[in-house]
Amino acid sequence: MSANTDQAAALRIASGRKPFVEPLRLGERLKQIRLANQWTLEDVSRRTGLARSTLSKIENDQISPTFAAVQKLISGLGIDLPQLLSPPKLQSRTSGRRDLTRSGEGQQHPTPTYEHELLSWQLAQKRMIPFKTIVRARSFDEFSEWVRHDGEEFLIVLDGTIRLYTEFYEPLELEQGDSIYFDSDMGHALVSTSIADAIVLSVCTRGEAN
Amino acid sequence: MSANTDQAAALRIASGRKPFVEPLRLGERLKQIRLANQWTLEDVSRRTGLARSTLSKIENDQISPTFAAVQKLISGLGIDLPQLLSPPKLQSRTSGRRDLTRSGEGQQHPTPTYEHELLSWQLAQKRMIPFKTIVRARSFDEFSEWVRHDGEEFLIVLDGTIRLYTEFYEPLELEQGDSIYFDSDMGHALVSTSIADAIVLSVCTRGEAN
DNA sequence: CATGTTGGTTCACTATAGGAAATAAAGTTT
DNA sequence: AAACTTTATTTCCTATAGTGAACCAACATG
Repeated sequence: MSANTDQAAALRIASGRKPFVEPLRLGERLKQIRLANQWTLEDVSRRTGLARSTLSKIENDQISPTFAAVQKLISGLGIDLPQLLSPPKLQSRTSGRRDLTRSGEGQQHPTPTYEHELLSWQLAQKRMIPFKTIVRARSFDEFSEWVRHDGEEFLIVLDGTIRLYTEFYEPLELEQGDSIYFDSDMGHALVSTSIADAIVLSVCTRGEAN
Repeated sequence: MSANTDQAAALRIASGRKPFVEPLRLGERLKQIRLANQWTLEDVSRRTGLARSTLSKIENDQISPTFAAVQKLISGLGIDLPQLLSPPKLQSRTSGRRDLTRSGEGQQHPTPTYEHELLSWQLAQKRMIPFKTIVRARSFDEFSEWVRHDGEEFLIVLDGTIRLYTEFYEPLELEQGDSIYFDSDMGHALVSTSIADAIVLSVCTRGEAN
């Protein structure tokens, strides 16, 4: 193996192209991802269909996974290749900030059917945007239009019950305590189905154009 | 992580939405690139160090190249993975996902003073990690250690009252509905000051976004 | 303690990827 | 048209990726 690759390298150099070696430690990266998600090898095995032993060896760089295996990995772990290949880079991060919002002291944004209350609105440069929404009772006339925005959204019902419409799926009835996470560029809309107003808490990611 | 719930989860995900697996024809794509550059198999062999025969078989999808081989290919051909994987096709942006968690159906992580319930835990590769925490009543003995993790955290009190300690600042008393946003690499800790258990909802960013 | 249980590694084996050389199928040259 | 030349495919063999089972911690539980 080493003799051959050496030769190959020599040839590549001779042909005028730099070897351009990837210093990538695939296994290590993979392990990072697995641990970040609190997954055990068994979990990953179930998700990908690869044997525990195989996964172990891949993580320890004892074998070079087949491309088919890599595909199973990226599909099973829900990542994409660029992500897999580029180790997490540090970013210049601001730190040590905090911003308190007392109940009801958020920034109010009333609209006909909703009342949005922006939380932690004094802090700029956040990665998440949290807000509370009051959905007017019995607002189940046709919603006018899908809401869409880049990124992801997490939503939990604090009070009342709502119906969440999302593009591509059937509507969902959500009651107090139910929560949902979705890609928010997928159209979505909210109506209240309870007698009283419904209250939901949402957190959106901010797009990465910074 | 219980095997059963995990499996059920996998099933639910699978049934809720098509697994976005790439049905990619790697060989074909590779051949396109080769021909576009007017390269012969021999040329590519010289550039990559892979045998002509191997290349032929890869192009005809008779074998699934090893990841090491793929790396030789991308380096030798001077392309990058995304390019290789996305022909004229749209970039594989994950989108259109959604993951419902009914009240109380999150992934439970009990600890002495807290009970964490991970929400939307079935969805991998999220930018945010939402979870509900029950802080045991009267847990105001000294907290053992600061909690720290990269990124930012949003927190809102759903029930009870808590005291939030943060490094560099004085502690804060938070009551139902109060919320706070802070850089979570700053040490922080939570104790309950109410008679009943306190419930808080937290959302953390995950590190390493672009 | 012994006795699971759980997460990870190692082992022995099978399946398959990768390489050298033979083969096929073109196009060139004479 | 036969004798080369050039390029892709196939063959046969070796190296190695992938698997299930055994093995080994570390932790719980009786």
